[in-house]
Amino acid sequence: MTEATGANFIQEAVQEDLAKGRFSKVITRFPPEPNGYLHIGHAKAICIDFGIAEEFGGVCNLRFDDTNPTKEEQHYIDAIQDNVRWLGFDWGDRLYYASDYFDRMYAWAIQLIKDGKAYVDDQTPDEIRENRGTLTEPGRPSPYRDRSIEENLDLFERMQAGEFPDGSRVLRAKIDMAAPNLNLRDPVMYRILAVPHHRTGNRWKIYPMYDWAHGLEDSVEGISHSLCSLEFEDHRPLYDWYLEQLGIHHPRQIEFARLELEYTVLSKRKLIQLVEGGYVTGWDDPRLPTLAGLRRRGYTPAAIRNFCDRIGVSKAHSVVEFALLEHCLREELNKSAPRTMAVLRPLKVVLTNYPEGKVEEFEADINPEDPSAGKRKIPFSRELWIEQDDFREDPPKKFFRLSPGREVRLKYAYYITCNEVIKDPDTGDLIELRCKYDPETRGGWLPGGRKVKGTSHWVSAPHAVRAEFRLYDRLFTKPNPDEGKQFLSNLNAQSLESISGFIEAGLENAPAGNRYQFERQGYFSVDPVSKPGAMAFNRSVSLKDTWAKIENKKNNKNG
RNA sequence: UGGGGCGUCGUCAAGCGGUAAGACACAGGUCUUUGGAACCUGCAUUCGGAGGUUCGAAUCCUCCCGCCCCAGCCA
Repeated sequence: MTEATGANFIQEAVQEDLAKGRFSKVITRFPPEPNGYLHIGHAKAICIDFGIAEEFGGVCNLRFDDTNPTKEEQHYIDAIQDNVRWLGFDWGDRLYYASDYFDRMYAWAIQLIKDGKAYVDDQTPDEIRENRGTLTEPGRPSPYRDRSIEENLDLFERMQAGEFPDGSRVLRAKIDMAAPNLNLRDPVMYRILAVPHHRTGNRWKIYPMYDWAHGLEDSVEGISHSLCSLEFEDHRPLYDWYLEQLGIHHPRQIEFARLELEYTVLSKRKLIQLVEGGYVTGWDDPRLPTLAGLRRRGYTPAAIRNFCDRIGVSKAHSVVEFALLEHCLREELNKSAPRTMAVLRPLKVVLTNYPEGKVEEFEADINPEDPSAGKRKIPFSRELWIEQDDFREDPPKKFFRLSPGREVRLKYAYYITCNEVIKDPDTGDLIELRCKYDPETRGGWLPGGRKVKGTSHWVSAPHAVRAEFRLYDRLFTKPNPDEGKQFLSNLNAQSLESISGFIEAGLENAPAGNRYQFERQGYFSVDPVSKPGAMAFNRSVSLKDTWAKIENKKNNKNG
C-alpha cells in the first residue's frame, strides 16, 4: 500500500508497542461526530485508522461520538456509514455509539466523586471562564471545589434527575487549577442538557464532555491505539489522567497532522456555511471536498485512497497541492475509463465532397490503454460537429489544429482540409466550416503518405445527442481561502460552468455514476440527475493540456 | 515573557551519526490516429539560523528565529 519508504511514526509506535508487549492486539477506531458530512480530511483519518489496523492484523471500529445531542442528527449517521463503506472500508459488526456507554460513564463519574476527584460546580459559565485564568496566569479554585462527597453525589444525581435547569451546574474533575496546560484546570465532565438524544431519547439530562467520554469509549472497546489529529495533543494528559484514576484499560493516543488542501476548506463549520448559505447546491455538490461531493464529481474510492497514501503521515502542518489529488484520479481513470468523443462547444463542419445521405461506420478503441476493453462503432456523415477550440481562423504559431487551408485528422475517420469559413453577415460570428475530406485517408490514416499534425475529435451531427456538461473549477480563488477577510469573499464565482454540446450516440442511456474519458478533453461522469434524453455530465478532471500551457505562456509574455 | 507541537526541493515526504529516497509539480526530449498516456533526462553541495561535540552531523548538545494549537458547559 505505502510507497517503498520507511514506516511512518505511527507504524513505528505500533510496532514498538507490539514488540514490547504493551498491547497484544491492534484495535483502532474511527470516531466521527454525526454533526456533518465526511470530507477528504476524514478520508485521511479513515485510511490511517483502518490502515493501521489492517496492517497489523487488527480491527478498526466505527464509533459515533454522539455526546452532544444539540448538534447531532441521524441522517448524518447514515451518510457517514455510506461514505466509509463507499471509500472501501469495513467495520464488520463493530458499529458502536458513545451513547451506548452513557450508563458506564455515569457509574465511573460516581466513582471519581467518591474518590474525591470530581465535584459539582454551581458557577455560571462566565464565572468558570473567569476563574480558569489565562495562558500566563493560574486559575482560581471554584468556591464549590471542596464540597463534601455526599453533597457532590446528591447534586450529581439530581442533575441527572432533571432537577436543575440547563447550564446551572456541571460536574468537574478536581485536578489542578494552576496547571500550565489549561485542559487540566478542573475540566468539565458533564453538563446539563435537557435535550432529547437521537438514540437515547429523554433518558439523559446530562451529557458527557469529549475529554471525559472519549477515553472511556476507547477503553470500553479495548482500543490499543487511539489515533487523532494534532489539536488533541494538549488533551492527552487529561485522556491519560481519567484512565489512570479509574484504573481501566488504557489505550495509547497518538496524534497526526490533519490534511489541508489548497483552494478549498476542510472544516465542518465552513462546509456547513457553504451548504446552508446556498453557496453550493448541497453536501454532494461536486465542487465540495466532501466524500459525497467527490463521489458525485466522479472521483473513485481507489483514487482517494491512493491520494491518502501518497500524502503520507506526519506531524508537520501541511497544505497539499490540488494537483496531486487530480493526478491520482487521472492515473486510475486513464487505465479504466472507456473513451468516447464528445464535443463540448460545437462548431459545424460540412464536408462538401462527401455524398449527402451517406453514413459510414468507423471502429474505435474503447480504451487504447486496455485492448481487452474492445472496440466500438462510430457513425460518420457529411455534417459533423467539432470543437470550437480546434479551429482558428488566424492560427498562432505552434497551433496545429484546423484553420483555413490546413489539413487535420478527424480521429478514426478522415483527413479534412478547411476551404471556407461561413460567418453570420451581421454579427461576423462563425457559423460553420466548409471542408473537403480525402477518401484515401479512410480510418484516419494515409499509408506511406503525408502526415498531419493535428487530430480532432468529432461527432456526426445527425447522430449526435445533445447533452449538458458541467465544467468545474476550484471553489476558491486563493490557495488559502482564509487569506484576507472572510473565506466566503474568496469564493470563485466561476467555479461552475454549464454548457450544452453533443455526445457520441450510444451514451444517451449511460447510467448515473459511469465514468468516461471524453477524448482530448477529460474525464466525465454521469450525474445522478441525468435521464435519457437529458444527459448531464460532470467533468471530474480535465486531461493535461499542453497547448493551453503554451498559449498561457505566450499570453503572459505579451500581456 | 504559560503549556504543547512543528520547521529537509515549488508542494507532500524519507532520513534515526557515515556523507540528502520517492511522489506530485516544473523543464527538456523520445514516441504517439488523444498537444492525453507511456518512456528518458534534468531538478536540495544542502537540511530555519548561529555556535559546539565528532574523523564525520539533517541526524547529538546549546542558544536564537519562524509557524501552528490551547483560555467551549464543541469535538
